[in-house]
Amino acid sequence: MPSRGRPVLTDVENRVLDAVLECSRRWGFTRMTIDDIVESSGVSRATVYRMFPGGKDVLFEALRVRELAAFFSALEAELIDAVDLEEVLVRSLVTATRRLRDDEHLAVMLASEPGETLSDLTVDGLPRIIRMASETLAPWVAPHLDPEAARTLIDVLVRLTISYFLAPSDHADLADPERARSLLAPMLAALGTHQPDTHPDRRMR
Amino acid sequence: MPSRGRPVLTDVENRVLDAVLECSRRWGFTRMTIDDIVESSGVSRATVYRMFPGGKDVLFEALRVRELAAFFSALEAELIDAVDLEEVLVRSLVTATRRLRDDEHLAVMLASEPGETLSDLTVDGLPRIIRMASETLAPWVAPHLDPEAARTLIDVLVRLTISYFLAPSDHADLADPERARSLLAPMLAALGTHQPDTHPDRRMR
DNA sequence: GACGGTGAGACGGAGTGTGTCTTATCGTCT
DNA sequence: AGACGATAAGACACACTCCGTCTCACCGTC
Repeated sequence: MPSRGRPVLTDVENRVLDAVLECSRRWGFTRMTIDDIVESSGVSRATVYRMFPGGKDVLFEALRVRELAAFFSALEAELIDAVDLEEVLVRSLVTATRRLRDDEHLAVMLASEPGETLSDLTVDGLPRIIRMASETLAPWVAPHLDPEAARTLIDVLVRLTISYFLAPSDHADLADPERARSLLAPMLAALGTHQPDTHPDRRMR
Repeated sequence: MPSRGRPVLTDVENRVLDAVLECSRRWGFTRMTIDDIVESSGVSRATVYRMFPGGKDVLFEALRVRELAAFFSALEAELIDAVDLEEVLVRSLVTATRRLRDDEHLAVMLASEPGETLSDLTVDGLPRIIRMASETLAPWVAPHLDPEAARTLIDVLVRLTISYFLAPSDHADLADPERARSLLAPMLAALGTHQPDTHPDRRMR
């Protein structure tokens, strides 16, 4: 399920965004300057503005889009041999949670610019995250749920994943497949999905 | 062996330097501003300038002095029950190496401002480090070595400690007492020191 | 040889940080 | 109560940085 009509970035554009990544890791978004990106990328100032007219905001936005695409692309890769709905969702929760926790850049941004970063995860940027999650998971969920139910479920799961990432709880570590499963079970039951429980000992690798 | 006439900092001065520490950790030295320090310390701009006239450079310099003093004070605390010269030096090497490795602020500074930081560790700031090391260790070494030999030895050891910290080697992890000891042994032997002899085989001439 | 993409860097204007200064406030000492 | 020292708050002018645009030169491709 590749390319969804998303713009493919050129090598130079990727070099620029790599520089944005590095500079924002190093200086934070506020302190990062265009000249930092110019120097770090080796791309000229003129080119940066030609490719991303609008300055820092546009650059950072482009980086977010790229990282988000990479995030869900990696997530989808974990689903290839998921056998049923529950398995698809468990793996999604676990993979997403682990990737969020391992995301060094996100950690730095949360530390240095908590307001902006939290807003992007929980307010302004949330709709896009949910949309991308829906697009990514739709094909995997479609065989088991009607589109409306799927959207509703994914919406809930994205919100929970982010919330548990930001504020972990002893009661539900979503990086643990068993805990994720037990969080999901009642939801799936409530949806009235009846999955034949053919894999009593299934677990993630 | 406490206070060596070092200026004692007031509470407010310490609060300011704490803020410098925090801000330089967060923004790096270049990106840190006086206003950041003002906000982070809760001390007014006027007071900051009154206490540390000269701006960022002076503030950072004062922080370095404080941290250096704390470093050697902590080092000295490890020496209280060291029984002989070798023990004093091994503990010094081990403690210094470990503290350097655990120093989060130093790590951040090395990452974000390598040029300045390296210069402070290896060029501009090195004489001061060596001087403080000499002052700290002098009383502990004096019973075993004449002052000139002590200074020479400490000079070498400081340089080696810093070098191995900056560029670790498989051949000599100075955080490991045994490795530190084996690095020291030939040096002490060459000095012809006369220790209460716990190691009868280390003597050359 | 024309063309698209890029690097290098100049430029004015906007914005930010600096260092000083003044004034008001607070707590302490007499 | 009054005097004093220390500090907060913030205005101010100056300098510097950063921004966004622009021009020009260069290079590879068609």
